[in-house]
Amino acid sequence: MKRPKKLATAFFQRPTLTVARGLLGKYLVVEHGRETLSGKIVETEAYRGEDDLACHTSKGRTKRTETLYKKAGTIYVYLVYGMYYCLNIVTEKKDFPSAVLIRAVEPRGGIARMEKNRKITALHNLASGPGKVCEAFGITKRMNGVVIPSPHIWVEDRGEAVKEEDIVKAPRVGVAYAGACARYPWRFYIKSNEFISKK
DNA sequence: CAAGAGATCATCT
DNA sequence: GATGATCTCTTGA
Repeated sequence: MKRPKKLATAFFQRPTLTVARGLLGKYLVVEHGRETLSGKIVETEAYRGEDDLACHTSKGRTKRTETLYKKAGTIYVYLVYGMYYCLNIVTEKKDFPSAVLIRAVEPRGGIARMEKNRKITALHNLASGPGKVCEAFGITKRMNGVVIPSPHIWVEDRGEAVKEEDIVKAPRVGVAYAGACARYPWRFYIKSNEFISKK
């Protein structure tokens, strides 16, 4: 394996769709107590600007969405459906509110800890969904607003490039309310990977 | 295996 | 007062 390289502002301060595709094959790493949890990002979604009706900022700047207006590389965590957290990384220029949602991760390091956090042992079910990723990695609202790379959470490149033809594009999940935006193919995942959230 | 419903609460109207 | 960028369990074919 190549020496891992931590991704910083320059990587995230680009078009959101580019970042969403680029994150596939990169590794999410979280220092959880004394343990290091890691896994390969295999599924993402792009949420871009106030004109994207599926993006939280489509209703403008509010207390919750304030984080999305911060600089690229800022972590945006919010509570969905009253029970689960979702992990996003802010993209583009400051004040252009956009982010990439990390929807699924293939567990690699600290699997025993993830099993405890999730209270299950099925590997393919540990982090195959945005709520599951946060539960497995112990990510909560406390992380909201943190800028990566930080000592507790970062994303690194281990030299595993994903070929363009291995990237599947699809409509985003759970945004039927977003009118025409609901059909944008802004969900990306690695073809025939077993750890994505749904086929 | 697919479909449906319930859990649960911060945020916004 | 309504509504989710979800997950799990139950039901029934």
